[in-house]
Amino acid sequence: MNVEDAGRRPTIYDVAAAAGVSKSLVSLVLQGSPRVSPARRAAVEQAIAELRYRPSRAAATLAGSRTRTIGVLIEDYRNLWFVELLTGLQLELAPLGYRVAVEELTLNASVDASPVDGLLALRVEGIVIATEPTEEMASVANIPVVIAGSRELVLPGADVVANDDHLGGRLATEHLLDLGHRRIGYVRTATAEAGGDRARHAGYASELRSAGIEPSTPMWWEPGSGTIRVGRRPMPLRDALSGPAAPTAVFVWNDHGAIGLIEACEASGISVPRDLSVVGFDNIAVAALNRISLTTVAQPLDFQAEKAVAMLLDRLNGAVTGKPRHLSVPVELRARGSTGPPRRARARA
Amino acid sequence: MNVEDAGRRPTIYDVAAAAGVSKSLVSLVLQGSPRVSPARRAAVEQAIAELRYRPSRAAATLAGSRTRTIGVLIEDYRNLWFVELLTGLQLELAPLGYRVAVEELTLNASVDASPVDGLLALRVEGIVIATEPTEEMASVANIPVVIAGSRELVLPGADVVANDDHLGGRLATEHLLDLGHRRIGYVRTATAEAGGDRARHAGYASELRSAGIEPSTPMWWEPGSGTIRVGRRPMPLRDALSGPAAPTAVFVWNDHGAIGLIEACEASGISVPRDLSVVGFDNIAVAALNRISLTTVAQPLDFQAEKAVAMLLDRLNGAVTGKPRHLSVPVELRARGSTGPPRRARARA
DNA sequence: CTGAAAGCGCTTACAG
DNA sequence: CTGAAAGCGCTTACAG
Repeated sequence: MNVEDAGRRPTIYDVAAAAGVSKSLVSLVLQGSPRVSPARRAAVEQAIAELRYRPSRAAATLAGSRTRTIGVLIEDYRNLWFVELLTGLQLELAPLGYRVAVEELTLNASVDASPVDGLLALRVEGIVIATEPTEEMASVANIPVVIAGSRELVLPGADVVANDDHLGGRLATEHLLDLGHRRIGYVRTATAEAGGDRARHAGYASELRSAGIEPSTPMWWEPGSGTIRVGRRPMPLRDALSGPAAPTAVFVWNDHGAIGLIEACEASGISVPRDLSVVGFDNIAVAALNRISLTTVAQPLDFQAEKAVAMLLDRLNGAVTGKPRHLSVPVELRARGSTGPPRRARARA
Repeated sequence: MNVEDAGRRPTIYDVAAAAGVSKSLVSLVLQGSPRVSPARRAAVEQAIAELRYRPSRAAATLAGSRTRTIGVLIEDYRNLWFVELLTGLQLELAPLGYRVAVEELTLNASVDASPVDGLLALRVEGIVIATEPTEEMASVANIPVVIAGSRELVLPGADVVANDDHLGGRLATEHLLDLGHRRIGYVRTATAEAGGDRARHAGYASELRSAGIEPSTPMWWEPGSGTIRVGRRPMPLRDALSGPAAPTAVFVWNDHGAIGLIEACEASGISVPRDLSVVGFDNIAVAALNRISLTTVAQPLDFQAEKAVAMLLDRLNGAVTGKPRHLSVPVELRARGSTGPPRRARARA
């Protein structure tokens, strides 16, 4: 029927032959160059359509210098935080003609040697690391890299854009203090990322101390579990989170954990917010559902995405060189239904 | 410090020179060929490590025949249905050494000419279409294509794997009938996909008819809205979903819509399931939260992913040729808290 | 087990 | 505005 059916994909050569021009001209048309006469352009476009020609990105990448692709490293598509950041990055990048190549760590691990290898093999022009960076990733250093969302391990030469986790921890704690809570716990979960978790905890602790309260030992909870570790000791949720000496409120390092904990508490007969107030961090979409109504700290992910792209572009254009920049973006408290004043009865006063 | 710092990426040539072997040998080592002596292999591997050499996928793709990449077309990363299917596909494909290239329609539209163009330019070996297929996509015909999740528009030559939507509609309706409901509505939303929605509705209608009940006009709801269209007429939720003649239960075409509708109903003073039972479809992760507890129809997405990959591989290996195959995978009802018996009071009996 | 050579499908100066 | 030529970094037969 046509060239394709002959078993071979049409190439720029076939197009040139069909249009009666040279290879180079076809290439110019493909790139939308203005220095092509309308008549020839039309001929080439018609040939492209007839042959159902699709340029090979591999050849273009190999021959040309630019791939117009930015690599993004994420941990897991199932985590809404990454997805929302990714969405923001795409919205910023698409109008600039850049495509995004996503490398997911959790599920792609077996295919590539190292997390960044797959991206480097694609010859991406820059990389956004949206996971907790590891030493391994340091080998990326010869293309621009921006780390989004984490501030802990700083790779040499990488710009950083992260939300102000410390401020977030303070805001969450301040909110609980304002409601009248005095015994306020901090909960981390299995998926806690070193950097974010640490800074949020530091903000929490500093806010408590300015109120003259000594923070208690952080708790560690495995989502789904009916027990929680206080320091080293595993305790049933009921014992750890209700009773006269227990906290009347907890700040959980992220929303996933907070929502899970609320579910587990209610399964253990601890009502939220009546018996226990819970604050999360991230403001993922479900947190806003009435049925969930989680008080949380919102990160402006679109703003973070915007900044990450700007930093990358500055390096790509050469507009900025030299020392890595570190940008902190503000966060905001979203007070919802999972927090309320402590129960008087609980104080046994 | 090393070759990289000279500004040029190291190539297979640099590696060959450093290891004192030919280009071809390096290539063989990269591909893990067994016909390389251990000594030379070690020399090459050391050179690779020292030079921090990363092969160019573009060159490999261009020179070789196989890209070992499967393209996946999804609508939106923010929709959990796609993400769960994608996860399943990756889990199947990674052990086989295939990588997945994802093309997202919603956000990538501006970069590529047509949805499949980006994928074809990558020279993917096969494509999984996880969105509602369009005529446009028919041009993919010369590589294996499997359509996942939809059965409506069948592209020439494409295999299809879809859940049994008709059965799902029947199960949802049967559940409501068993609870004692007789006035059962069907709700579609703005994002309803022609295929799935139609089959679910057909299942719903046939189940009602076997119970001797004539289905009423489907309703159309814009998520977030306080009104709902019954046929052509917009009505406040209160009027449409409570009152003596209103349905006592609704089957919403998918979970996103169902959860949104529950929220909107409760905002309008209609309590679920006391005043209205709601069934969804998909069994997305949030549906299982106690606070949500949505009765829904579960699709075995991992099973669907497995089948999609198997079908693709059969075509790639040439194990299967000829007519497209259509596979239906079963679905299951998950009864939860959003459904209950109708209120006697509502019947005004 | 190893090397020299051709070629994959483009882009990019370089001439005209 | 257009064409001929070189080359991007690999893989793959083909010899040895």
